[in-house]
Amino acid sequence: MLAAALALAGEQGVGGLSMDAIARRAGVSKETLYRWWPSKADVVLDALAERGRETIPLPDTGSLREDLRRFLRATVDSAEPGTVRLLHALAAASAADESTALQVRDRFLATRRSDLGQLLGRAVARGELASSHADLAIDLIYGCMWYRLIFRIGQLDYGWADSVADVIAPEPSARQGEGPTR
Amino acid sequence: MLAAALALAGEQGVGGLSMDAIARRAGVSKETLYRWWPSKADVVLDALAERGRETIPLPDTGSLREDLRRFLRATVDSAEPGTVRLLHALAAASAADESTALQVRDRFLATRRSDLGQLLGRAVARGELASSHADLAIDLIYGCMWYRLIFRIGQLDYGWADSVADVIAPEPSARQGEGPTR
Amino acid sequence: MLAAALALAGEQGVGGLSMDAIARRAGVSKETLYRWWPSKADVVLDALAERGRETIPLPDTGSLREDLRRFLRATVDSAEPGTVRLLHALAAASAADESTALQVRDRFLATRRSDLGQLLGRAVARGELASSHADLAIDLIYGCMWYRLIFRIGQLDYGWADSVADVIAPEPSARQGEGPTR
Amino acid sequence: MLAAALALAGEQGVGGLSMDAIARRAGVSKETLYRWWPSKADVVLDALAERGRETIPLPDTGSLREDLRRFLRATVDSAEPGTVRLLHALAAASAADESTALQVRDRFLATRRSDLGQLLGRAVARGELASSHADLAIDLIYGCMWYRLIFRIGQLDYGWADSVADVIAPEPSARQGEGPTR
DNA sequence: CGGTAAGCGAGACGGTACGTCTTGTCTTATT
DNA sequence: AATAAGACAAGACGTACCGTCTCGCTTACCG
Repeated sequence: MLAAALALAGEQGVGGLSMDAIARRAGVSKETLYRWWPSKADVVLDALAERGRETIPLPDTGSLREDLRRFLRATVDSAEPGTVRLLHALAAASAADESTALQVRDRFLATRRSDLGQLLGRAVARGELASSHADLAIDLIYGCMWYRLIFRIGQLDYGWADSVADVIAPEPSARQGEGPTR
Repeated sequence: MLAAALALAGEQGVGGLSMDAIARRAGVSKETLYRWWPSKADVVLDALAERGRETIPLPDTGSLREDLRRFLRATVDSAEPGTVRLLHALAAASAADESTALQVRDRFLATRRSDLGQLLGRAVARGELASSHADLAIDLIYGCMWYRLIFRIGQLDYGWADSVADVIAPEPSARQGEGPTR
Repeated sequence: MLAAALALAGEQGVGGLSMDAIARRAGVSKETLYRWWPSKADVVLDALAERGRETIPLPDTGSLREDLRRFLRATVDSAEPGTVRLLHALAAASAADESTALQVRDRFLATRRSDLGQLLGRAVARGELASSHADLAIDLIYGCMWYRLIFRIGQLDYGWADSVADVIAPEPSARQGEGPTR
Repeated sequence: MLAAALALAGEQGVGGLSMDAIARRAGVSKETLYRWWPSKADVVLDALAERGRETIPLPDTGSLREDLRRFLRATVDSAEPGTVRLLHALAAASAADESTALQVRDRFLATRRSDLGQLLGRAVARGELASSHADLAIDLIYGCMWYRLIFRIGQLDYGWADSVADVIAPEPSARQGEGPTR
């Protein structure tokens, strides 16, 4: 039933996604759909929550820089076209409606954020990162990712992953202003 | 005519925005609307482009940290409720449709990005910032902002502005891992 | 259980009468309702049969004219608003569906028809009425009544009752064309 | 457009008549249907009004009895199965809803009633009928007809037509109670 | 100066989706 | 075995919006 929603959302994007169509595809009556989910957003959200359970393994190499590189590269790897379309759906629904945004935040983003938070927390414990920066780093990193996704700023590839890791956790030898620019 | 679009978008959010309503409000026939803009997204986009011309003054204090603080605080100041709703509209439309996203990127985000790019460019010239980080910094900063806006992660206030400035341009005395934590 | 049907039919008219509502009101499951009556019409019909048992006393004054006046006046008296609504329901269901009509005819109208038939039969026996007219008179009288009810032609009052009696059983002195008009 | 309504009503009876179906059949959008008629009843009513314009010629033989026979026989002739189904629809809608009934009465029944009224009026002028009976006779005659139609009391055939004529306008020689029975 | 074209308001139209309602069947759990 | 509770497929309801279309009416330009 959620599968139908996912399939349709993946096929035609988010705009072309109607309750009628989901019901038709799922071989289910519209009434039943509405019995279980009050709105289209909730269906999509639940459908995504299902898929969203596949988590990204948390690396623990002892180095924040290395951990971040691996984590972000894995994140990049998980972004197949279908998934990206669903993320677009999520963003669109969240931007358009506050209560949807809150649900997305608490039911979908939260686990990702806490994953990254854990990774950064270890770095703070090791003294690699100012604790005052840890929380904001989560927003910066995921923010950057969503921003590029939503507005199609550019590809999310390994280069991007490494660059972000580099900004958040610069190479020990490197000092700001003395970078590879020289 | 675009004013009607803006007004309605500001009033009822993005979802409750129909071409019919815009036409009615503007005292204009739907036909005329369609003669000038091929789709709803384009109307909203043009309407926003109008408002979006109000730029934020670029500070130049000689210190990246200080420049960023002022720029971001000014950005925060400009975010009245009406404007925020319009940004939500923009994000929703961009997430939902690729070609809209491209237009938004090139006609709306671009000026903001180049503003910030200029500010960061000066810092690179002064040796305060690795040039390799400058471009990414734009994504990180604006990404963080949009991310928090779209998913209602938290307020965009002066505290946030200063924190971001602090991460991108740390206090000279501070060294990572030697933050105020210890 | 039938009481619930009657109550609801009386309250909101016939249109706003659903099996769901009857079941809910009766504190009974829909399944049970369907176990006992195959369709909504049957429920209403049975409910009416209950009420319909209250018969109108047959007068026997020895004069057709007087008998008719009394019988029709009593009929008029029995038509309270709730009852009228139920009669409307009956007519609507009968008009819409043949098998319902047959049931209504045989289970509801029949007793009324035979009552009136008895009254007219006595008049035939007394030589007051041509036997060939007796059967048709039933249709004329009841037809007139239903016609006025269904199409809201006018009130069913004592005036109407007396007029009908007058047409079916004219005053002995009166000759057609020499009526009270003169 | 009304044709579709008529066709469907004629095919499946009144119950199986939905706005959706009419729109589909007429190759028209539901919106358009609702733009022109506020409710299903109004569509059917208008559709019937179209057909209802075919009037029955008013005979004028100089004898009420003969006029009535001819008029009622012609009425009987006009009752093909399709028409009868539509009359059933009319009756059902009228019984179920007061405002519909009023419209039916004023827009559909009225012309028939005035036709018959004219016929009877001539008889009154000739002294064949008490003027006080004329109005009621309309109700009796049409009432009888509808009554038999709605509740499927019996066929409407020439026999019925002649009998009704006989009751309303008895043979001059005949005296009540001295009918052909004896 | 008068004829013709372009732009406009108004709004009807075919479609599609919405979210609600009712129908009649079915299943589950209780009694 | 009968029941209440209520899920379910089907599909109609009346409304909203989309994007296209056809009307007249008004300008304003050009012959």
